[in-house]
Amino acid sequence: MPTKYPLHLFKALGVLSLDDESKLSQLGEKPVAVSSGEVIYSEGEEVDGIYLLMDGWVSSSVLLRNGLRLIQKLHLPGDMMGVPSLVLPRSADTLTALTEATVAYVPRATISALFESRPRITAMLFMSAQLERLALMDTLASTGHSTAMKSMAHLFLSLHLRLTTLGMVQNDSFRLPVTQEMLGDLLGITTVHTNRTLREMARQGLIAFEGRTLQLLDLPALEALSLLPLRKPEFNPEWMPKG
Amino acid sequence: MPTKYPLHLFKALGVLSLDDESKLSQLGEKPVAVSSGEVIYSEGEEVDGIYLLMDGWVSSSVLLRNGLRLIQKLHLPGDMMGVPSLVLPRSADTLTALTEATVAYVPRATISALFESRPRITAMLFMSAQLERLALMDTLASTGHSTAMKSMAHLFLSLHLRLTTLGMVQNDSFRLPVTQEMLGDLLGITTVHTNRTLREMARQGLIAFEGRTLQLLDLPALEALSLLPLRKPEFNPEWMPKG
DNA sequence: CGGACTGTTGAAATATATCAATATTTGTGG
DNA sequence: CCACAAATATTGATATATTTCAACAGTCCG
Repeated sequence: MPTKYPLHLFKALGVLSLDDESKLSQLGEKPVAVSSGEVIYSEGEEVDGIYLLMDGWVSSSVLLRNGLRLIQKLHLPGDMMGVPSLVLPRSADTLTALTEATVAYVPRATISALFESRPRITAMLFMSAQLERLALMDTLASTGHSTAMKSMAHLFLSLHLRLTTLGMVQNDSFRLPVTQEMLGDLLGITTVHTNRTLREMARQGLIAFEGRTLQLLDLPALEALSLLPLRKPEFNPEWMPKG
Repeated sequence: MPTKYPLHLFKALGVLSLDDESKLSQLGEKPVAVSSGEVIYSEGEEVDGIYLLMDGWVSSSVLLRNGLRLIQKLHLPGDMMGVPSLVLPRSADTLTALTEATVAYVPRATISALFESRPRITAMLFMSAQLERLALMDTLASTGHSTAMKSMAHLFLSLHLRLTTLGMVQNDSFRLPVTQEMLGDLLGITTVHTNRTLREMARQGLIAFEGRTLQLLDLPALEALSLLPLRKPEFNPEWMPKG
């Protein structure tokens, strides 16, 4: 069981001192293994902290009144999970492990202490929240104002980018531990339509999938389909507090 | 021209000391009046700071490759605008004044200094970023996984709530300085369909509109339509750094 | 081995987009 | 203050994307 919290997302935001690194590495409590399908917490529960994802895939979903489910984000190693719920008395989303996963709990008090003692890390947390906002804005643009195939293209490309950073892509091919129903919940479309869209993309030679492995066959075509270019955070580290 | 930056959003997050209040009030540079229709900055520009909205309405929009426009948020007095673009070399969105408005610019350096000197305010900024994430998640759920009328209901209710806080609602009626085209860009639907949906809602006695004034005639029915209950941030101020 | 998910396909219904034309409102220059 | 141009709202007819319902095949797992 991998027990180290990957820091690449923070490193993208600025230069981490050794001290920062060790502080961030020690943030979580003892890492816990969760098995595939297991719920880490449910929407509406009182959760008094956040979770760091060390390894595996975890979905963040919300149940809607019409019985549908929105999958708001697929979490990958290095992600902080459940952060928005810090401003709520009860959690806004449900975290479900999609694979075997390893997570570490960080109680509120730890974050609070971090805020008091580490302005530099706090600033990084603030910036990473802005990155999440941008990702949500892009998802909103890509799903709400677009056709199923275009938003699927965008989803696949953004996963490709995130997984590449993690070294989880070989030959534009990666494991996508998600059912077609879940894919639909990510894009706001039906299972049936998800299926048809996937087959159509395969027919056009854009992708190939066998089991839960997806291969992107034509990156330029997928990028041309997608309504939005992928964002690369570019951030001037000078801008960070020195502390 | 109102020159004070409304602090209600921060007050909802915790107890502001007098010192905090004065610090936040002095954050922006000299307030500037912008006229209706004026662009504060455009997507792709280099913007080295954020804007505080003191008075008026401002939209934050993004242009898509298919020529469509996503209006990501309607900003109201008290909002900080352009914050996500802090992590990008060029702004992600376009800010356009929808009415006469008053804004104050806050250069990056000021925010940076704030981060170093004021852990408590920094923590509040972090929390308010989480609130924005929740709002985006709700919009995503409401637009992507729903029908036009349901997401319209949610939009109207959330505006009703925000405007009530600002004292801009009388008798469930408020000014909505937005064309039907813009409404469509907010929900991801066509102008034509926006129009038909509005008329249908009026026919059903849910709303009434004349000119750009909207009245919500049946709040319970609108709430029943909406896929999501409105969120009320409830946050324990004890949780904030004392500093 | 069997049952429960998951994926696939067809046909019909529905929501929304598109195209096109006309009414209405708004803002502006004279 | 009027008159006009431009922007906005409205409506109809048709096309398209997506949902819904239903049935069945494939796969996985205990």
